[in-house]
Amino acid sequence: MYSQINKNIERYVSFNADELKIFNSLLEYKAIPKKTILLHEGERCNFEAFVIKGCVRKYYIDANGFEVILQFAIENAWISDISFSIYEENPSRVYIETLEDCEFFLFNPATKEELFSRAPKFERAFRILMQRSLAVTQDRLFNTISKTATEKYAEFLEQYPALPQRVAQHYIASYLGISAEFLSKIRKKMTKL
Amino acid sequence: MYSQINKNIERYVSFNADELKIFNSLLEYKAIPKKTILLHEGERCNFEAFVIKGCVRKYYIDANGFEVILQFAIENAWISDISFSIYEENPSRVYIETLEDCEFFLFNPATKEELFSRAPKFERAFRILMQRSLAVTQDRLFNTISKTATEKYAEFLEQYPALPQRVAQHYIASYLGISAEFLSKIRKKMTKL
DNA sequence: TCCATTTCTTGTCCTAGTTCAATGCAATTG
DNA sequence: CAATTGCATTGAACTAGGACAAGAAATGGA
Repeated sequence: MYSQINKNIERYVSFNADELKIFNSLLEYKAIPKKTILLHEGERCNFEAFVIKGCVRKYYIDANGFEVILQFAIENAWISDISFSIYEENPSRVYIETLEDCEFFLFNPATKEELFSRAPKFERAFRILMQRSLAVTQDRLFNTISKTATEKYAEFLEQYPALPQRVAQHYIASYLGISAEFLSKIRKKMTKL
Repeated sequence: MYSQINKNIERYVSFNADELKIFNSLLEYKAIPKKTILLHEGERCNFEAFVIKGCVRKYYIDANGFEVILQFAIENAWISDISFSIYEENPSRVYIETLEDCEFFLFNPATKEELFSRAPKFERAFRILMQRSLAVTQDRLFNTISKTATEKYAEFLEQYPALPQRVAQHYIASYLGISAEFLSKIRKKMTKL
């Protein structure tokens, strides 16, 4: 049950059995059906979720009412919205929604606090996790700016080879920052080769 | 001398006099002339720099040899490249370069380690710093995807009102992900109104 | 199983932004 | 103070990708 998340947290920092025991005891398990919105616009995100099973998306709604997907999270990924706590003045426009039936392990601010005070080494692990998200987001920003739609899609396929079978195509288009119609045309062109 | 950086680090976590003393004693001060490259492609970034004075840019070079600016850092901002340590396999393509004569306070991995072990509360402060960068990068990604060039430039002016007087216009275009010529045309249109 | 709804495809027309080239203007440098 | 180099501007021609519309295919719920 815990081996999946333990393996994940130990990827960059290793812990002893006692520390892992504390870690696991503080996790909240939750199964959530698909199409459930975990975080609404304007709410404070009071969780950090580790995906045991399933698929989740995080998205904004832009000024014209269009959804823009910022992140997909599948098995062994973390998802949360940290931006709200930063710009406390203007509420977050981020939504987090399950796309499939999901199982999670959850931290809330209180359990995270408790974890850090009882096993301080986790502070580092979570900092590295944060660092990873930053690196991924930065990479995504670079790709968005400097690659063509076709290149973006090809790269997406490498990075998430299983996703096209799991989520609707227009979600992928939204993630790539292109129109659903254009993605369809790109795919057609690619099968021709 | 230290009040500037102390004010910055205390923005989200407060420290007592002893802690700040440790913090300040571990800082390395460095003045660096303009047009100096602090980090080259393929190198490991072994510093986290706080800008006391001056202006710095961080950029990639894309597949066609074009520079894409990821971040400007001016007074009271931090700059570093954390992505290298993440994707250790494929070396970072990031450069960091001073655009003006600069003064910095620097941490390297060793001094940062020492800071965390002597005053663990700083681990939290640096995590929050990281969180802020992530929020900013995420916001930037969202803008890049869902706003027009004119909107992006207008927003940039709000966020960095002093920069157009300090850095070349084509750098701003590169940051916004548009061509220098098009930025020029946007500016012309804006002055007409 | 059938109906309804969502998703995907395809074509046509359109536009925001690019590329290229020419020109004038500052700013460095010797 | 020339002379070179880099920077901003402008215009003209071009293109990647968007918007719209309408049909086809897939999915899902009762």
